[in-house]
Amino acid sequence: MRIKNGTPTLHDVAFAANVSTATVSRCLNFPDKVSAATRQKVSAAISELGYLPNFGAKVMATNRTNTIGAIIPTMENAIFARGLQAFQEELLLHGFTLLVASTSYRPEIEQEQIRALVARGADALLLIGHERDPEIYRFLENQGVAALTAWAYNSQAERPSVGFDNRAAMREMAIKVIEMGHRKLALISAQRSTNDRAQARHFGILDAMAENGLDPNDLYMLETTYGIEEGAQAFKQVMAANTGATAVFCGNDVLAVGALRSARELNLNVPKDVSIIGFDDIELAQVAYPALTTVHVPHREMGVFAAQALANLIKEGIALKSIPLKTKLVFRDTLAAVAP
Amino acid sequence: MRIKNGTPTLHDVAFAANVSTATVSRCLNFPDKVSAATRQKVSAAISELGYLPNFGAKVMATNRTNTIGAIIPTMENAIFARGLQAFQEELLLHGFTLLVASTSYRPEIEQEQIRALVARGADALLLIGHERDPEIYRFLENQGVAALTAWAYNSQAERPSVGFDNRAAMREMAIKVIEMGHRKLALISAQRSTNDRAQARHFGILDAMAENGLDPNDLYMLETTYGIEEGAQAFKQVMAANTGATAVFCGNDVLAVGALRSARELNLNVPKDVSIIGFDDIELAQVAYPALTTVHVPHREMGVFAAQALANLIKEGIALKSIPLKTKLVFRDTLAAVAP
DNA sequence: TCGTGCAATGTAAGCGTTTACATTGCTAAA
DNA sequence: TTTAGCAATGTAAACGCTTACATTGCACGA
Repeated sequence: MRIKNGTPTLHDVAFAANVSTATVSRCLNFPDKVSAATRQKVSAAISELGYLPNFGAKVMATNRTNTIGAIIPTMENAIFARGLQAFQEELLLHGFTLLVASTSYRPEIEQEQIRALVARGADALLLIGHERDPEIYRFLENQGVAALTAWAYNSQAERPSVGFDNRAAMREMAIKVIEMGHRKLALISAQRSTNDRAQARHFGILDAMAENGLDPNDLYMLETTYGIEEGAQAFKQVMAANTGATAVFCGNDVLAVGALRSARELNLNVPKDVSIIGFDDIELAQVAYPALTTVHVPHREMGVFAAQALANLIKEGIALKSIPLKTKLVFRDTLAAVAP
Repeated sequence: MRIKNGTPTLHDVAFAANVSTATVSRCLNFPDKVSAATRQKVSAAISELGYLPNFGAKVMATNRTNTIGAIIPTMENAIFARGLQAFQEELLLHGFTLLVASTSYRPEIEQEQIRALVARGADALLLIGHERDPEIYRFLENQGVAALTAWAYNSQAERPSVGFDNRAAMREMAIKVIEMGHRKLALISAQRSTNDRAQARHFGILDAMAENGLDPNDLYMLETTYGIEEGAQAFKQVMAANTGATAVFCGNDVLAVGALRSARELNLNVPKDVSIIGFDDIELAQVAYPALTTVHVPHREMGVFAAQALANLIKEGIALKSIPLKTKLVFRDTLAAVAP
């Protein structure tokens, strides 16, 4: 009967069901605006023809893609993978699809990626950390694309974010460490210049030292890039520097696990000779031997809340607001009181 | 001068640059089809107006989204996160954006997700494993959406895939294990009914046993879901079953790491009392103590090749073809010869 | 000087939805 | 019986791009 080739369109369905295109469209988008009988006819036609709405046309007509973009440093880092997974799952519940881009921790790339995702029609964006060129926020505003920041919370920040206070969390941990008698501290940090979370964690330690009568200048600090190997190298440097550090903070668990390996290679007993502290509490932390003392971050929760906030914004117009999340110190086996 | 509100369109740019819309479009898409002077005028107009092409209109006109979808079990599993990251990076190089969906290992959900990504305009799809309802392949064909399969390679499979032979890899490892004197083997497997990789790995062990004069029926096998805790539980069951197993294979490193923990809790020395073998070679494997003997899988390579194949298909029309990748046995500290 | 051919540009149709507005026909109150 | 009101449906414009085809104008050979 039908002569047409190609994929069926709304018109084809309308023709087959003997109704107008408007009715078919309504059937699909507002089923209760249509009589049961019509709905019936239309569904029959749809499944018979194997009709699937054309995405581009829909986007053009509604100016919506039902797609939300996320730009993270890398999925290879478990903390982002975990959060992103939760984010995606929650998004799905609200009828959105996830568009992913990554920056490999390079801020120039982030800018590009933001533009790319906006150009790809993302209805909103999830970004990591606060720090970025104000121009990019202006761009997003112009394009009418909302952005929510995650993995960092800062009460001073003017932009909405869902995350935790890196500085306060690290400060809390450092206070415990100092209470246990540690006086000489070291920090193996991620690159702070491009990473406001790393910066905040550093400040957290400094805060704790100042509050407890230690000179913040005495913190032996060392920056390195992300990776087990990098953490291992850095730890050797710390030990070689002979600062007498009895506790080595690490900017994240991956670095800490590297440090742990080096300690073993140097025949240092952890935590007897030296304590090692991580951050994030990813799987690695519990698997490491000895199991890592670290700061637990609710990555999944963060993803879920972020998705909810964004979905509510787009569907209901509910404005984004910041959601502070709690971290928790996890004491396992790599931190001990310093010998008297 | 301009009265118009809203975001600028091609027309606005054309008007500002005093050329036709066609010329502007050409400037954007085929710059060398346009004179330098015109290109100049147009770019000026574009940046002055802050013009960004409308995604929906573009999609509608070209019938392309330049978006590729991937459907994986979960990003929380490092093997997928790693591959996906590489996939995304390579995709970016070719001008594509990545759309991500996940199934949590539930095949019913996969079907939904495939439809969702197609409806969302994915130009092509990356899927995990071969096993799925043939109807879904028909659907993809009808919609003109190509699908490439990854994380599994099977010379018998009729569909293109980039991956490795799970069965052969596990067989190779099992042969080594048997050569080292192990006669009583056990396997802690992932759910095989919904996971053809798990199935293949199981068969690989059976192959090796049969070839080496062991009765495949003697393999003590136990299925569990993905997770460290699950691996730990399963290992305790294996030991409780009193089968005298001296080597415990695990379907993946995560299970193996759980097993390792249980072994420690049971005061079993690994590898003296019992050997534990993983699969995948994710970070966990080297961090575990003792470091895990496992099968290395080139996850990143897989992602890169998959992206290239898909990009070539879409941009150049080069047909997909299967790409077999090599695995490698990695001997670390959890496998030892059985005491004579 | 005239044509020819080609590079550069313009014109306008078409892509497949959604949705404001118009129309129809029925119910139910007066 | 009349008619106001409403539910169901139809009509057609609009969304902003790409691209086939038409047009222009210039360089160059004869």
